Amino acid sequence: MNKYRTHNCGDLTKENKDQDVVLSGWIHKKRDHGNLLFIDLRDNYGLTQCVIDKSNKFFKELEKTQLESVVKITGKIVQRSKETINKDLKTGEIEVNIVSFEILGYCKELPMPVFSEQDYAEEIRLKYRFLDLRRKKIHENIILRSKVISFIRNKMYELGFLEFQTPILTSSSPEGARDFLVPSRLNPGKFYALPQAPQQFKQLIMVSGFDKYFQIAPCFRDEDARADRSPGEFYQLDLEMSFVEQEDVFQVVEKLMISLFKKFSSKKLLYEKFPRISYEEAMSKYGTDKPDLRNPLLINDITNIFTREDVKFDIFKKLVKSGAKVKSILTKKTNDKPRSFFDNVDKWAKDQGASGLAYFTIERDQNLSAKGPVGKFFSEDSLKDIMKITNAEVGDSLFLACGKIEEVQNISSLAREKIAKELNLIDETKFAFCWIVDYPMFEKEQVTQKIKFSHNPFSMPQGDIKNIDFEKPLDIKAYQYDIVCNGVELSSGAIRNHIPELMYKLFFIAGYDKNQVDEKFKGMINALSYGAPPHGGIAPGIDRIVMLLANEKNIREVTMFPMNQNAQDLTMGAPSKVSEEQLKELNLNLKNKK
RNA sequence: GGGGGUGUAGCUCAGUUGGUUAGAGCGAUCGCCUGUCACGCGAUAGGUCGAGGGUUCGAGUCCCUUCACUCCCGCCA
Repeated sequence: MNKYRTHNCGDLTKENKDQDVVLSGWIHKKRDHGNLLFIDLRDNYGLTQCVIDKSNKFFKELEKTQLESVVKITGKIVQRSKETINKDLKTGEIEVNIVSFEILGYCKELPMPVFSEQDYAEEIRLKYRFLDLRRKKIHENIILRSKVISFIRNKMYELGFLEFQTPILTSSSPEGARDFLVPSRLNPGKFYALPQAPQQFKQLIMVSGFDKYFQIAPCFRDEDARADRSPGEFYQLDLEMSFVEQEDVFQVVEKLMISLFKKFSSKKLLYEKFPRISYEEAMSKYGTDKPDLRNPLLINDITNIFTREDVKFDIFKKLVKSGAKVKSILTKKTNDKPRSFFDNVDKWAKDQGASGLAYFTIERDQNLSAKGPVGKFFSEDSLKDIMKITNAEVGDSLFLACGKIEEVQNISSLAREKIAKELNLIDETKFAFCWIVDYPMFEKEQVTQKIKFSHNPFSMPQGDIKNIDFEKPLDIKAYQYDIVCNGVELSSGAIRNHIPELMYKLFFIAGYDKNQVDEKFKGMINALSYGAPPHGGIAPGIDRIVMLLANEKNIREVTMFPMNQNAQDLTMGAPSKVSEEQLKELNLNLKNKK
C-alpha cells in the first residue's frame, strides 16, 4: 500500500462508506467550531471534507496548522446526513472522520490566498506562481492545455503526420523578428540563435522525404509583449506536408480544429467549412486581415458619394479630392439610440487618434432625410445611393470615417469592433473560423517606397510559374494564408517556393542579388537544389488556441510559468547576472558594467 | 522608443474640496463556539500611503522627477 494515500481527494463517494482511508493533500479551508473542526483537503483531483473533534488527541495541533500546509490524514469514511450533503462537491455525500494526521509539508503565512476567486496583481501572482497555480481557474486552464496538446498529438498521428524535434541552438536568421542569441564557447565571437520558428528545418524535413511533419514547437522571438503575446517564447503546432496544394493544408487544419474545438468547448462552430476570404476582400469589408466573423457589421466604401454636387459635406469632399477614402459602417435599426451612443463612439474614435466618426440616421417623413449633426449635408438622391451601396434601410444609421486609405481602414476596423460591442452584437457562444487567402507577394514600404516581401519570402507565387509578370510585382499573389478565429490570428502558412531559380527572381525584385540569397539562406537554397518536393504548411499558435478554448483574454492565464512584460521570470529571477568566469569562458566583455 | 491606467496593512480595496489619530473585508495572532461548507462572535497586532523633491500653516490628496506593474502604438518575415 502507498504510504501517502489510498485514494485521492476527488474519488470518494458513499460507495466507500465505512472504509478506512488515507488521504494526502493541502489544507484548502478550515471551518473551526472550537470543539469541532472541518477541513477541506485538496489535491489535483478534488476536495474532501474531513472532520475532527476535541475528543481526538490531534485536535489542537490540527486546529493550529496553517492553511496550504500539506498533511496526510488517516480516517474512516462516513456518509453525511441528508441535511449536511454538499451538492457542489463530487465527494459531497461523504466525509472523512479523522483518526490521525501528520504534517508532510509545513506552510508559512501565505503572501496571497489560494482559496479565493478574486483577481490579484500579476506581480504577486508571478512571484508566487506555484501558489497561484494551485488556484482553481488557472489550475484547470493548465490541465486543459495539457489535454489539448495531447489531443493534437494523437490527431496529427491519426492524420498521418510524424513528430520530429528540430534544433534549439541554431543560426541567426537575417529577416523577421529580433533573435535571442547564445554565445558559443567553442567558437569565440560567434553566436547561436534560438529559432523564431523551425521554418527552414521543416522545409529540410520535406526535402529529406518524410512527407508529413508536425511538432509542438517552442519558438523564440525577442519582441515586446502584448496581452496575447508572451515576451520571449511561445508554442506552435508546426506542420508541413509534401506534394500538396493550399486546399490540402486547409483540409488537414479544418479537420483538426473542428474536432479540437468541439471536444474542448461547449461553444458552437459558426462554420464547419471555414470561409475563404481573399486578403483584398477582408481589407475592404472588415478593414483588417483578421476579421471577427461573429460581428455582423460590414464596412462599405462610399468615397464616390463625396464627389457629387448635391452632397455638401465640404470637409470630407475636400479630403476626397486630395485622395482620401470614405468608409461607412452600417448599424441596423439604431434610430432609437440616444444621441450619447453616437457621440460616445465619435469620442472613442478621437481617443484612438482618428479625426472622429461622423454619423447620421436615415429617416423618412414625406421624404428621405438624414438625421444627425452632418445629416443636412446629404440630398435625398445621395441618400438613396448610399442606401444602395450599403444596403441601408430607413431607421438604420451610418458611421463615416474619412482619411488616407490605411488610416481609414484601421479606424473603421476598430470601430466595427467597438460598435458591435456597444450594441451587443457579438455572439459569445460561437467560434467563427475563416481562412484569409491570396496575400500579395510584395508590398511597397511606406517610407522608402521600396518593394519588399509582404509576408514569407519563401512562399510560392500564384499562377503559371512560366508566365508570371515580374514587371508588375505588386500584382503577384502568393499561396500564402492565415487562419483566423473570432478575430484572433492563429497562424500564417504558405505553399513554399521549392524552385531555386524562381526564388532568385523573386528575391531580385525585393532587392537581393543571387550572391546575397546564396549567402543568407545557404542551407535552404542548397537543399532545394537537390530534388525538393512541392510542399507547404502552417503553424497555429498553441497558446492562442488554448486561450480561445479557456475563454481567456491574457496568454499568461494559459501559460504555466510566463514572464512579465519586461521579459523577466519573477519566480526564478531570470534574466540574471553571470559571473566573470562565465563571461571570460564565452569570450565576452560587458560594455556597461554596473 | 512613445501614449494610457494603476501603485494606501500580508491580500483585495475605500479614503470627499488639501485639515485632528489613514479605514474596511479577507488573512495572521489570542479567546469563545460540536454540523460547517464564504461557518459565526469578540479582541489584538499589522502602514516609509511605490521612491525622491517641491508648493502649503498643513499633502495619501496638488505640482515635478523617478521606479514598478499593466494595457496599447511601434515591433512581432
